[in-house]
Amino acid sequence: MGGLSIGELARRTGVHIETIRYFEKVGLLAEPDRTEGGHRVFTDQHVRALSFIKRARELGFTPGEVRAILELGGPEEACCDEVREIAVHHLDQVRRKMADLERLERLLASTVERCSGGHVPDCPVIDMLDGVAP
Amino acid sequence: MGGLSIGELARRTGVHIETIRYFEKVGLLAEPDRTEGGHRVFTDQHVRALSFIKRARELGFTPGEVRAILELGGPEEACCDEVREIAVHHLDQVRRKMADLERLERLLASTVERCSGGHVPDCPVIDMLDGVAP
DNA sequence: CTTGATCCTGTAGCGACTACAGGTGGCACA
DNA sequence: TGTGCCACCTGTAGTCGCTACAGGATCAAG
Repeated sequence: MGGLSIGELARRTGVHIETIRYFEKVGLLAEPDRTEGGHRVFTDQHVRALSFIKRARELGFTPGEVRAILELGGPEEACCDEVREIAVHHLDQVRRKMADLERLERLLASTVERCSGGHVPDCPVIDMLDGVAP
Repeated sequence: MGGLSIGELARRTGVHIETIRYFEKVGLLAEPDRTEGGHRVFTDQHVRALSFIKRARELGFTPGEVRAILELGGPEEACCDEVREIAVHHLDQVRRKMADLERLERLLASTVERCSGGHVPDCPVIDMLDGVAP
């Protein structure tokens, strides 16, 4: 029961077969059992772990962060605190990035506002790029 | 006047020499003039363009987006509108990502809250990873 | 005119996948 | 019991956006 081929696992999680093998190779996903002939046999827990990895990666956690969270998965004491620490740290970074982005957005928006549609010789954007941009 | 070596350009912009050559190779930065002996000679406009590229990359714009902005750099009409379009689109994506992240943060935080420090057998994080995490 | 820093090209490496080539495994169906 | 065929295996090479190095040429100061 619960014995999935790599193809089934890929279908259920939406992760490419090659990527699953890659995750296993770099130690993000536990090595599954094998059939006599060498085919991988995954369990439901692999499904959950892989879904977790996928979600975390999609949300911008680095493989290192994912690994760090995963390495706390045993019955260790401070696991939750450490997981939260990683998540909070990550969130901090994203918020900082977001703040930077909003700053740029304001810059671009105001730049664009001053360039009222047609070609103005002192449009700041054109001014910045003219003659050098390929 | 304004003739910079690649080293000076690197120092002024904080972009690695190799990266400057790379940007030139992939068409992000205009090809500079050369000395008799083949050394690149950059202008102040290169400094501005490269700074722009650097900032945009740091803020998460893809090379494709940067290229798209740069390609509007000539004295074209709708340039500003299009630049704004790209920026707004990018901002949208980041906001969506940020929303996803906040959702995960809430999930993790609440998960963590329920796991009150020590090892509890039904801590959701451990439960999710136990036995499969490497 | 020599010396040493800087520059040149070209190639290879990184991380995190992705894709392919060439070779087995597993299993339904005859 | 074959046999056909898809799914799976390993291993290598490609991608993207750089980064680093090797081996050589150029520049500018003394």
